[in-house]
Amino acid sequence: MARPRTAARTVEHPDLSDVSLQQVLEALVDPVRRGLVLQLSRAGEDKSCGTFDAPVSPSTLTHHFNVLREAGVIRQYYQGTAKMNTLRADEMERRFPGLLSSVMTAATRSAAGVA
Amino acid sequence: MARPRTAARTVEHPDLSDVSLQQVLEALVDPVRRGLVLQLSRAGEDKSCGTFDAPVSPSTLTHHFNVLREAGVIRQYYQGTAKMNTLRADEMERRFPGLLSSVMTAATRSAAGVA
DNA sequence: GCCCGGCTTCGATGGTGGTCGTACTATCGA
DNA sequence: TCGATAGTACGACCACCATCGAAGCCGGGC
Repeated sequence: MARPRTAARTVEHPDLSDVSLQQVLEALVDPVRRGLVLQLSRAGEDKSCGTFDAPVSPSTLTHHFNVLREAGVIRQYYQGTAKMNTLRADEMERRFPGLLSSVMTAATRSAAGVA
Repeated sequence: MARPRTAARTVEHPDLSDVSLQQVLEALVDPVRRGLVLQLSRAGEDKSCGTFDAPVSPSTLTHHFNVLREAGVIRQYYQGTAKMNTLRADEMERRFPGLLSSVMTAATRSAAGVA
C-alpha cells in the first residue's frame, strides 16, 4: 500500500499534568538515566540516542530513554534513522518547580569529582 | 558492670558531605519514606517513630527510618523508650540546594489531591 | 522485680526493574 | 535494489529491596 514517503514515525509523549512525582523520581534515581539527562542538559542542543555516552548496551539504552520520555523528562522525535532527544526542562520546571534543576545541579557537582 | 543510669543509646549519623545524591534520591523515591518526611516536615516538631502514619508493619517502619537516617535526611535520638526524629532540612539544603524542598513541595501538592 | 510498650533484629519471600543478546524494522546512500 | 546504520521489541535472567512475622532487647512505671 502507498505508505507516504514522509512516514515520519511519531512518538507518544505524556502531558506533564499526567506525570506523577513518583514517576519523575523513579526516572531520575537511576544513575545511567541521570547521566543521559546531564549530557543532554550540557549539550545545549538536541542529541540523537547514539551520541550518548553510557555504560550499557543499545537495547538497555532504548529502555532508559523510554523511561525518561514516559516520565516527561525528555521529548523524542525521529530525524531520518536517528532518534533525537530534547529536555523538557521548562515544562518540568512548571510542573515540579526546582526539582529537575536541583537534581542536575547536584549531579553536575558530583560528576565534577567534588564528592 | 556499672552501666551509667543515663545509658542514652546513641545513633550514628553520617556527615552530609559523605552522603551522595544517589543515596538521597534512593531514600526519597519510596513513597512510604516520602510520606514520613512529609509528616515530619508538617509537624514542625520532633516526632517519635510510633506517631507516624504509614501503611506498613513496625519492622518495615524501622527499615525506612534507617534508610532516611543513613541518607542524612533525618536525625534520630532516643528519649526514653521512644526514638525521636528530626529533619536535617537546613543541612540538606546546604548539601543539595533545593532538592529536599522541591520534592516536599511536589509531595505536598500531590498529597493534597491536586493530581 | 515484673511487666508492658516501643522499637529492633533476623530470616524468608515476592515483586520489580536493569541488564543483555538476538532478531527485527526503518531509513538513507550508493 | 542492496547494504549499512540507527534504533526497537522481546524474552530471559538476576540482583536488589520492600515487606512481613516472630522473637528479642531496652527503658520506664508500678
